[in-house]
Amino acid sequence: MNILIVDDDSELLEQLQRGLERKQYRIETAENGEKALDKIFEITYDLILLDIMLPRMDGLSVLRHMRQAGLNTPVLMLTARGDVEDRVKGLDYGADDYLAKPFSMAELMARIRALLRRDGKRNTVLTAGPLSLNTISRTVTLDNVPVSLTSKEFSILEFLLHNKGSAVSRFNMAEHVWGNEFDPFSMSNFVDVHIKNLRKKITANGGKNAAIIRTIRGIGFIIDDAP
Amino acid sequence: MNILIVDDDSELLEQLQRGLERKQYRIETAENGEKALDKIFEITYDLILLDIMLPRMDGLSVLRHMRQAGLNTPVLMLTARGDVEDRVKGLDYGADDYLAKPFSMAELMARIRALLRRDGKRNTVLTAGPLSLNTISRTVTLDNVPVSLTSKEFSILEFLLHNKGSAVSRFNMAEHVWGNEFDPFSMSNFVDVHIKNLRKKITANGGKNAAIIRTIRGIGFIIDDAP
DNA sequence: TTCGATCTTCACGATTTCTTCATAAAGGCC
DNA sequence: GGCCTTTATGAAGAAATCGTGAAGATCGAA
Repeated sequence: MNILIVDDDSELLEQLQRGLERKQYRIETAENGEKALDKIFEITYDLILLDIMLPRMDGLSVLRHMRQAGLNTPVLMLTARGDVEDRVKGLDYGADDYLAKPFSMAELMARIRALLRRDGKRNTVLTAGPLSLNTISRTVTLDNVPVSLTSKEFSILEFLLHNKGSAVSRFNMAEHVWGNEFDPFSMSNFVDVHIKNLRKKITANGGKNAAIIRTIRGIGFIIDDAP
Repeated sequence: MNILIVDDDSELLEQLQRGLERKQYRIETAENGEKALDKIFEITYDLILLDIMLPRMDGLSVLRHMRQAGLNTPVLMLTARGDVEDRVKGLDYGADDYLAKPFSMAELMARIRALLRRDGKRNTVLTAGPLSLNTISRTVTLDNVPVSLTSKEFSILEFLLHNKGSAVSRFNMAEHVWGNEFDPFSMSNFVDVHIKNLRKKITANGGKNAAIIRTIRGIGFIIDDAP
């Protein structure tokens, strides 16, 4: 799960990042509205924590821009305690929930879980043939037998399943899984290596399940839509 | 998605091209109005980014010409900041949106998405007779039987189908499929070779489907519009 | 800090794909 | 039918891509 946190209070930012990373979320941050928007259009996030008060374009504008562009990523607004007006505006603009500062980490976690769990659109269980992946518990099973994946392997498989039926380029994959740590000019084949290891694991029981992840030469990989 | 970018600032052109290609768009460029118009009438684009200030025929004229000819490809105008007048004229002439320079990549992405989303879901499945090509999953079927194509073969077929009903020159084809790597002075017949292989593959089942791709002597190739 | 797991980098072989080239076939024009 | 231009084709060498094992780097928990 990729989460973008947008806040100009760098201390709070760090604190949130640490706390959420501990829960296995992939975190990226932005400390002003412009940078936030840049990132939002660049990478697909599963959730955005958006402070209202921001330098260089406030949170509401960011929200308006992204909704106008048709992005329906869930947004959790962070507002100062009294700002009833902003809060209402935010919900009007398409925010999904809000949280008044100061808040407890526990409260935040609860809201995040709720938003991520929500709408059946974001399915928590993704499948392909005998393969099943649960995004909440971060577990994978093959023919109902648990398979143990590393963090990167899991993210890659999750991304492929999330885009089941469409060819995914190495570039997109890297962008999504590695986020801003991804060096677009890297000549390494780290994606291929992870794919190899992933295939090995989902073929462990001897079947020919490696074919679940199909290579598209010159492009990347795909998990076919089940017929 | 095919996008044509028309701008005389070669630096900006390159920058936009790189950024958009990274997002899986297929980009072609033109640095003046005449060349732009040539291309627009030759090839079907999904979107055109059109600078107003251009040498050898300004953007507004280009726009007027193409609209007069009945082409309703979405056009996103790029204007200098102050040019309210041109902007209004542009919208009058049938531009779909405008963006004032200088703009951020994020903003541009947002507008592009909005425009492409607009006229309904873009067609991801292109067909011609028994032939069907899915641009998302990058698969091709002939009489519902999967056909395995190489990367170049796929791109060529996609391009032909995208321009179904109009003849496509070797030059345009090469320019589009090979992009920057295309050497306009090459004397090789690599396009013909790929066409040959392509025909062979879509004739595999014994039918006379090779005729789907028809040669136009002196020009190039065409896939006819279904009657 | 140490140790084990995970991640990244690298080099190489197997395979596929692309390009080039020579020649054959086909089309158009007189 | 000849003659010239354009297109089709087969084959071969060049280039690119993918999968893989293994070594080193990095991370994280004890």
